[in-house]
Amino acid sequence: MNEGVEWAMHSCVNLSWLPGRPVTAKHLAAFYDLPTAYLNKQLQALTRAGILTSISGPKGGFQLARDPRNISLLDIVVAIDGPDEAFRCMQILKAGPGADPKADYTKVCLVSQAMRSAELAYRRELAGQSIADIADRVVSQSPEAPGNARSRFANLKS
Amino acid sequence: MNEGVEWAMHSCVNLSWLPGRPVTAKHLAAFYDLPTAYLNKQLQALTRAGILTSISGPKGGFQLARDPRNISLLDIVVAIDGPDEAFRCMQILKAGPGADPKADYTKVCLVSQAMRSAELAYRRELAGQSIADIADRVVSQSPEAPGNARSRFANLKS
DNA sequence: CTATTCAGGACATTTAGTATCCAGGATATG
DNA sequence: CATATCCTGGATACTAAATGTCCTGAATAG
Repeated sequence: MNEGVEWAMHSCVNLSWLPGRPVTAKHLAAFYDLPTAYLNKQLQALTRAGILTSISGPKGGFQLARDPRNISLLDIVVAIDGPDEAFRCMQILKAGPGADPKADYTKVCLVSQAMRSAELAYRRELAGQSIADIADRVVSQSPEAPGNARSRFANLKS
Repeated sequence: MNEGVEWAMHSCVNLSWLPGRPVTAKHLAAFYDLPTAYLNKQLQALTRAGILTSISGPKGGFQLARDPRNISLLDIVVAIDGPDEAFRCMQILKAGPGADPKADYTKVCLVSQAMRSAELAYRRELAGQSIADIADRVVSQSPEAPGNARSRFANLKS
């Protein structure tokens, strides 16, 4: 899995604590010492997916496009890592005996179905957790985290 | 995910229909028109994992090391793809403010925990399904499959 | 002894992930 | 209007992993 998923989730949690004001890619990168240009690519992907909104120009930056309770971890994984499942059925049954060349073995093949059922369990679990859920748990574990994040972003030199 | 996982699962299902007699890597590869040498590598991994047993020499080959009801899909995924989870926590919190350099953020970080919970759901699902389960479903979908496989293997030129 | 087959290391090729850079467009500010 | 800031996206380079091949060595049946 793409490392950008981790960056995106932490960045979204941070953005949930800075509502209303755009944060630049440079600042988000500085927070965790990440490569700015590459993080920027992930933020662009989140923007294309409708998770963030972006503003160009001075005083520009990124902010959450909607309530963090409405941004699931699955949304982020799909935006960064793409919609493909980890197990890709290559339909090897088509090369086997008695194969139907026009059948879609990603649907018929029982190995494919079994792997898909596991993938669905995975996605169901991710879909059930939101950025707000994570943020809430962080707060109950260390209540000072949002304040710390706000002041750290405020103190970053432009 | 490694494509060898798919090959391994189909090969194990086939092997469950040819108990007692070893099947060569060449035959298993010919069944689905797979590259012999590369499939052989996957079969070696399954052997190291204790899923298959191998026999050298003429009349040698591979067979299941235990009852297919006792070989889970997770066993195969771990043997071929390794034990690592898809989401690797890079502990980026260590570069953040107020980080504890000696903390293990793969345990503490709530993003990491959330991703791990999804990964566990995935693995639970895979652990709950066996090669025998797949084979049984294949039989109830096409009862002639085991016989077809047996005769196809028998007819492959050595 | 010889042919067959697995074991595994060495290597080559291809693809995906990671990362940097730059030109172009948007926009706040003076 | 001029300029500095900042997002957008394409081009490119580098690295790591997946994929695939080849060869030597060891086991073993006939």
